[in-house]
Amino acid sequence: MGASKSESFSVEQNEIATLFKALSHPARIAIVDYLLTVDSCICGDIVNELPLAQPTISQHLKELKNANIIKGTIEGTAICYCINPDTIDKIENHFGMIRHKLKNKCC
Amino acid sequence: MGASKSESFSVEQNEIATLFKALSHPARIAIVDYLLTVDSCICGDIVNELPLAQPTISQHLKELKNANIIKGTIEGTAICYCINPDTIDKIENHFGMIRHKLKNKCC
DNA sequence: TTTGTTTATCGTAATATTGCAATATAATAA
DNA sequence: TTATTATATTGCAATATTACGATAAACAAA
Repeated sequence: MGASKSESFSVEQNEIATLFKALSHPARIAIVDYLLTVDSCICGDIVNELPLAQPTISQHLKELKNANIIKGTIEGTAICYCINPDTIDKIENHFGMIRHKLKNKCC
Repeated sequence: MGASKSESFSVEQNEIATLFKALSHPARIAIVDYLLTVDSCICGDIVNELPLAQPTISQHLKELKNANIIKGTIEGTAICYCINPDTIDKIENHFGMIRHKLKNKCC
């Protein structure tokens, strides 16, 4: 095989795995890092910042956007991308749940 | 190509991406979920719990272990796997940093 | 209109991941 | 010793991801 058996798992498990997958590549972490250091941001800035070709960065941005980790608004010719705080909340809540359940554990 | 250009990014960016990658598959999320619902845990339990073959689960456990998300201690013939709270801390701290930097943002 | 600027998409090669049957290993029990 | 039990490893096929050149699309400026 090779395809992951996602239908065997719950919707919640697939959703959170999809969020983590979007963050599972150093280029996408670097994009998020960069978005956090600048006030406004356009894709071109990222192309100059990272050692990857423009189509590659566009592809990574698309994956972050599909996962709702960033959102982009059109500003004339450019696109202003920024972090979506709601999705950050969602991931933080997941860890809050883990932390809560860990409290009652031996290890 | 196809190999990710990890050498182009910082050690920190690669480290956090590796943690997220370990959590980027629904089966591994399900394993973490299951470890949080039982007090002690052995691999065989997980094989009975998830709709995947034993070698597949063993492989997923190995990836979680390599990423330090779980740790396993030998208990006779079986292995007792449990969550590593230190790694959960590490990921939570990363989101703490994101949250902190988001505070000073427009969006 | 044409030109330039910015971002997206297509096509494809290289590489990585997923899943499992078969088999191996390690420890215990008989 | 020979089972038995629990987990790991090997090998391979199917699929997914990554990266980028070429090209397209969308829009502004001249």
